Amino acid sequence: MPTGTPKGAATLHDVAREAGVSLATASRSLNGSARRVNEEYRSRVVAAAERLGYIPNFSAQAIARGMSPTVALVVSDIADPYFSSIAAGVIRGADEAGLIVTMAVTERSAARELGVVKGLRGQRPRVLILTGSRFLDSGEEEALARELAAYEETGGRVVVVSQRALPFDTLQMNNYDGARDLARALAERGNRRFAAITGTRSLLTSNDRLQGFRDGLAELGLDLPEDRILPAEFTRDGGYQAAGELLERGIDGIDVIFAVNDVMAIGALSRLREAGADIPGDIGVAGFDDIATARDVSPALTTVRLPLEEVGERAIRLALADRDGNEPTVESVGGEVLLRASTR
Amino acid sequence: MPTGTPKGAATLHDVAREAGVSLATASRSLNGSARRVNEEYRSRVVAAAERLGYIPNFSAQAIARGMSPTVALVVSDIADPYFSSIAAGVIRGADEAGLIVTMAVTERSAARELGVVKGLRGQRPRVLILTGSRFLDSGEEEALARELAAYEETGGRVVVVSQRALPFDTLQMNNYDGARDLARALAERGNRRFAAITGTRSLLTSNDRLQGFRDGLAELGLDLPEDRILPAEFTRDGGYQAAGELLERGIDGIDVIFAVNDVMAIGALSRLREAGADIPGDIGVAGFDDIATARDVSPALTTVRLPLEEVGERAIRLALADRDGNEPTVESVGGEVLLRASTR
DNA sequence: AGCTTGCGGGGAAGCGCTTTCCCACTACCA
DNA sequence: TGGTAGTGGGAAAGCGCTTCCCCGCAAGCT
Repeated sequence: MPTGTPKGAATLHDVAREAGVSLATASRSLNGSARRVNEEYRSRVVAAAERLGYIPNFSAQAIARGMSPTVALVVSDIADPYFSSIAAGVIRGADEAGLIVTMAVTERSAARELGVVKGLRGQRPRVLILTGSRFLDSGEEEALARELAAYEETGGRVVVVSQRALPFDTLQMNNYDGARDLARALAERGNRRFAAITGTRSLLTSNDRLQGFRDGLAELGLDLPEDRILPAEFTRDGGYQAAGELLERGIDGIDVIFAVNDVMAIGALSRLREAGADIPGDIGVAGFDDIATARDVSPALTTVRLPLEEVGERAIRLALADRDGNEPTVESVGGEVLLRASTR
Repeated sequence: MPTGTPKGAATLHDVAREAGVSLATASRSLNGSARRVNEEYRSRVVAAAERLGYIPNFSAQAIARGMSPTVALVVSDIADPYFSSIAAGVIRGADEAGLIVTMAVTERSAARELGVVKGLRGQRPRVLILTGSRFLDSGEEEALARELAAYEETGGRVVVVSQRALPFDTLQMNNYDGARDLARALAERGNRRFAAITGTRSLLTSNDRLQGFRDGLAELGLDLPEDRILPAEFTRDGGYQAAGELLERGIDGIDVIFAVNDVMAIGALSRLREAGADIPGDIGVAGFDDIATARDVSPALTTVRLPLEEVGERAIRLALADRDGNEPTVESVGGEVLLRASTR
């Protein structure tokens, strides 16, 4: 870079001057436009841009075009493999569509989620993707719905990944059916007595999975008694603790513990192992999601596979599709039972 | 929202009109300014903003202020727990500083990394954080350095997390020392014969860790022969495969396999277990990083703990600190050996 | 009373782009 | 040869903000 170069990046203006053309022509040459530009001019502009190291200012483009090329992704916790896998898919999909992704974290709090969405709106993203579990109706949930509606009103697209709980395009994880299938598979293998580790009662994902599991058992005449259901935090440590509680109460009467997600299941597994339990000999453990490490713990975790990364990509595709009609479209994401060594 | 409301979000202009003040006053009332505003006006503006659901347009602010309130984070693979933990820290730190984070993925390719950085520059982020392992000098690495220099020239700050390999502020993971300490700890416990699973030869992180490990052994008169070093992909599957190779060659003469990162170690662990090996009875496994699941595999993984989330926060802090002098500042991040059940 | 300060509102000039609109020019047709 | 259509360059009007600068006014001083 020549000495004395003024601070600040080269602007389109600089490029135009350098190339000896107008701003309009420079803009048209560099940043795709409907209008064609004489090849001679075009190459002069491109050369000038190259020479000056010109990089278009996205903010300026965003403001001039009235919409910024970004997708905002809201996750509960990016360090949780469930979300990081979805995020990987979202980023890949966004990349293919030429979009930038910005991320925000809710720490599983409905209040924070609302705040985060409000904040994100300042970016005027083209797409807003919500991935956390939805909550049972709360004040925040309603406020969120209003916020999102206002956002769509101004041209944005929202996609909810998890449950059909908000009136927007959604990728509905088939939590109920997956858990039901899992329960039946487990029962068919001869397991009879179950316990469950769930999230707090206000988490829809947790509720759906638990309900599916119980119904699956009920269909085969089996029961998951209320006092065998332990609510805990929706994290690895939550699972760990809940398993501890279970251990205190005694696990002799239990064949399999169903944790409503894999990270909890893995936490529980660790706790049980610490207590010297043989798995699945003394007691089995099953989870839900099939996060990457589910196969690497030992014994490998029985779970319900969700194509998380693919879900992320689909979310982008769904957001970018034209909407047909006024009804939000709901796509279902199927789960597949994976019986592994952590259960008999 | 009243019917007939024009499409598009409320602008500051609308707010000003609604409040019966000038644009300047509205701006000053809502978005922190040095100038004070009469309380009477201020509250009128705030009320009007509230009424209209006004949300400032970040792009417009960015362009008017000449800098956007964002930090760009470059990771190799967000689904990898190493990166997602760092990302969690970065997001937290950014959040505290009122910054938005946008993310891009390199898929561990130097070429893609260069492209990604170029693309990110369009956002004019305040901070650019590079987290992947650096590469041995390659054309891309030089081009990247130039790109980053140009970026700082225009007022941005770059922070490199990993190795002191580029002339910018960096958070230097103490890979060499950590691996050296690990080797010594392992040797002191009576392990004598080692093998290593590394990344490709061009990855600095991998090289440093390997070198540290070998030197640690050498200090105690032990050796890690060249033919016991298996380069593989820097992923779980890479570790899995490499362990397979090792298995084919026979593992009888090996006490411990050192994988240069935890995900590889966990892959290796899985492969060994599949082969029916007793760990650490037949052979031990050690990793590096202490990702969250390292303690949940069984046997729990011996490793070197890196405070990943904290590193993410520190990266932000470092970027936001005034630079003292012209020299890039280099902070060192220590590792702590964690001897767990996967080694004797 | 006359003067200087300081405070704070508002007009307007940007920030870096895109896009509309005007216009000159060429090509084609009858 | 006159007229029309089509092509493509450039001037300029925004996009939604921030901030400089001017100015009126009240307070403080001598």
